[in-house]
This record gives sequence, structure tokens and C-alpha cells, in this order.
Amino acid sequence: MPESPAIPAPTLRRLPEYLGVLLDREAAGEAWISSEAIGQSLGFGAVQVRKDLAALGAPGSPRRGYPVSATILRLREYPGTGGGSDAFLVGAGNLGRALLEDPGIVRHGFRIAGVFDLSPDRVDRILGGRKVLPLGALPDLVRRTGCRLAVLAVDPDQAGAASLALVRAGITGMLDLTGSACPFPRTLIVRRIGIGAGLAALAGELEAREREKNLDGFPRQT
Amino acid sequence: MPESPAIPAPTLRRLPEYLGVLLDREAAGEAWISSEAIGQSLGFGAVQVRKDLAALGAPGSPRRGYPVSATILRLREYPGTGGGSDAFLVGAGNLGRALLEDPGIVRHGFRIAGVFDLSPDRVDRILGGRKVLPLGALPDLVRRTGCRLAVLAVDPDQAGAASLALVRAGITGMLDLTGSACPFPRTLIVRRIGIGAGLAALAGELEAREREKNLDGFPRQT
DNA sequence: AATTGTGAACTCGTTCACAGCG
DNA sequence: CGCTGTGAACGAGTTCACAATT
Repeated sequence: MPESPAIPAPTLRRLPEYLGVLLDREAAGEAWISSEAIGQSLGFGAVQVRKDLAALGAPGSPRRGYPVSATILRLREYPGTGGGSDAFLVGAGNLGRALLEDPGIVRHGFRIAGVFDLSPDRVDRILGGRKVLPLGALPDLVRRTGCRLAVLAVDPDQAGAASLALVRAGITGMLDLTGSACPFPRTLIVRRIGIGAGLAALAGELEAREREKNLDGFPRQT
Repeated sequence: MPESPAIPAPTLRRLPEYLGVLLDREAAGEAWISSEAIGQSLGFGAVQVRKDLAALGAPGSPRRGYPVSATILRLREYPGTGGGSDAFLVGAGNLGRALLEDPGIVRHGFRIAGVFDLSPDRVDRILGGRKVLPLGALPDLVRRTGCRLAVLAVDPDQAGAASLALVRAGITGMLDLTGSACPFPRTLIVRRIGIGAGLAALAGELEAREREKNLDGFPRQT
């Protein structure tokens, strides 16, 4: 029976970040790290960290903290979050090229299993040492490799067509970097990451924080 | 007095996404859109959409929905979320180049105000039609332009040094794309977007959903 | 009749306080 | 003593149910 009675989604989203911190620590030669230190690195509280690691089942040791290497192992052991799976890259433009060299993907244990594009003039080119394949080749590869993840990095106006093809090919999880918002079937789990939207949210938060400060610190005229 | 009694952060993060949907609709020539339709495009409930738009102060009309153009205006009007501000780009590698062409940034009303890098051999090169400047030139530009936002897209091992320089230069909001987790001073608002971490979270969610399905749909032997 | 608008209930994650342990 | 582990309290955000509108 699974010892993990469903880890809550917010926790799930933080686990990979913990992995990042721990890898840094390991590289620095440290053997132990406290929840306090982990929290400080990421901007959340120590209790949060403990709760999350407890949910994972990663034990710490009083007075010393969490064992760096063992905890990394534990994080990697959790299916999905630790990586080990591969993902297809759809979109062979500049963004796609950048992703092929992104150390973050490797660091989290993922590998780009293949590069695809819709545009005929991009197909067959070499990008980052990989031959770009037509989307038509995807269904077969999904079947043969069992890989169900894809990163969508095409132009926004191609997002709809591409995602439709992905679903048809049997992809079940998609990381959408296009910033375009088209409706997807519920069978496909979509996670959206938009640089533009991210900037906007950041700017909004900044604005909010500033306003708040002005209000209860220095109430000034309209 | 501000008519916005602090919009909650989760809402703030969704507003830019609404903008995306509405722009699509406007391009399609539609004049009205229902909360239901907006929700469907983004994967959340209709009530959520209504609550968010209400928080913004964007009125809808019973029986017809929300006026597309007017709502876009209203979204843009909200300081920050609607864009209009600029942002500096720090990191002139492949990822940086991709960002310079990212339609999502423009779509949300942002502009890259300048490109910077730490590495001397990247400085003075031309990237996407922009001359890459040394980080040393940043403080002066921050002062002159009033722009306080930066996108960090350097190599992960330079993230610490770069972010320190950003703080010193007077940057108050940073969108961190490096996936590296170094501690930042509390004065700097950081929003992290990691492709690797995103993939991992997605894979985790996928795994969780699958397990859940197996459990209460088709309980099979250990 | 369809869709917005919203007070109230509820759910879920975070925070608190402190017990447990090395 | 310092740090983990966790049950309980709290609070924020989401969902529900229904009134209001055209």
C-alpha cells in the first residue's frame, strides 16, 4: 500500500525547490542542514519546511537537522518530483534551444526525450545536437518510450494546434510556456508558466506592497 | 483613497491570465464573454472568475457576461498587473535571447528596458538588436529610468552574485528564472519560475492523480 | 432564462505552541 | 539546550446557494 496518503499540491510544488537547496548544500560539502536554513534560502518558514519533509517521510535528526544526502535520495525517490522521467520538447525556436541547455531540467532529473515542431521548415534541422522531428512522429514515440510529459514552447498562435496533437498522441501532462490560454480537455493536466504573466504578477505584488507600506506607515494625501 | 482594499495575492496572480484570454477574444472579434467561458479556458471555476473580476472592480452585465474591451482596459488600468512598466533583463545567454523575442512579455504590456550580463565576454555584444551592458551600468539606469523590475536569466552559478548586484542597484522586484535557490534580502520581492521545478511538480501531480484514480476506481493488488 | 454578484459555509494550508528527543 | 515532530488553532481563499438583474 502506498505510504503517501496524497501529498497536498502546494507541498508538491515546493519539493523540487528543496531538492535545489539540498543539491547546493551537497556541492558545498555540508552533511546536515536545518529546516531554518532551508526556509531562509527559499523565503518560507521553518515549520513549513518541516511539515513538507514530514509529508514526504524524510526524517530529520534533532540537534543536527536533516541529512543532506539521504534527504536528496528521498526526494528523488518520490515518483515524479524526483525526476527520472523524460519529457518531449515541442517547439524548436529560441526558447526551445534555451531549454535544451537549461541546467535546471537536468538538475531535477529530467531529460529531453525528443524535439518536435509543427513548422515544416524547422523540421529536420539540428537544434542543440538534436534532430527536430515532425509532430506526426510523436504518437509512435509516446507508445514506444512510455513518456507522457511534454514541454510546450511553440509560438502562442500555434499553441492550440500543438496541444491538440499532443493529446491525440497520448500525452497526459503538459508544461505550457506559451502564455496562451486555450481550453484543454480535462484528461490533460496542464501547468502554465508565462514569463509575461509572471512579470505582471510580480509588478502587481510590488505595487500592492508599496501601497500597503504607504498606508499604514505614512498615510499621505490622495 | 484607493478603491482597492488589497487584492489577495492568488487573485493577483490570475489577473494577467484573464488578460490573456480576453485579448484572444478581442482578436476573435467577440464583444462579450461569460465567466464560465473564461474559466473553461484557464481551468478554474466560473465563480472564481467572477470573484476575481469583482475584486478588481470590473463589472459584468447579467445575461451577457463581461464586456471584452472594457474589461481589458480595466485590467490594464490596475497598476502593475496591466503592465506599462519596463523590466531589465540580466543574462545574455540563450534564455535571454529567447526572452527578448517573447511575445508574452509584450502582450502583457512590458518592455525590456536593457540587457545586462556579468561575463565580460558577453558584454558589448549585440543580442536581439540590443547592446549588452555590464552590470556596473545598472545603478545609474535604475536611477534615471525609475524602473525597478528585473528578470534574472543568468547561469545558476552566477545567480547569487547577480542578485546581490541587483539589490545594490536598487531593484525591488525580481523574476528569477535560474532555478537556483540563494537567500535574498527581504527588501527584494522574488518570484521564482523554474522550468525544471515546474516539470517536477507536474510529474508529481500526474503521479498523484494516477495513483488516486487507481485507488478509488480500480483498487488493484499491491 | 441565463448570467452576474455576494454573504455564508467550508475546506485546506499555514502558523502556533509545545511535547519529544538526541 | 537546539532542533525536529505534530496536534490544535487560525485564517485565507474557494465553493456553495441564492438573490438580483436584464
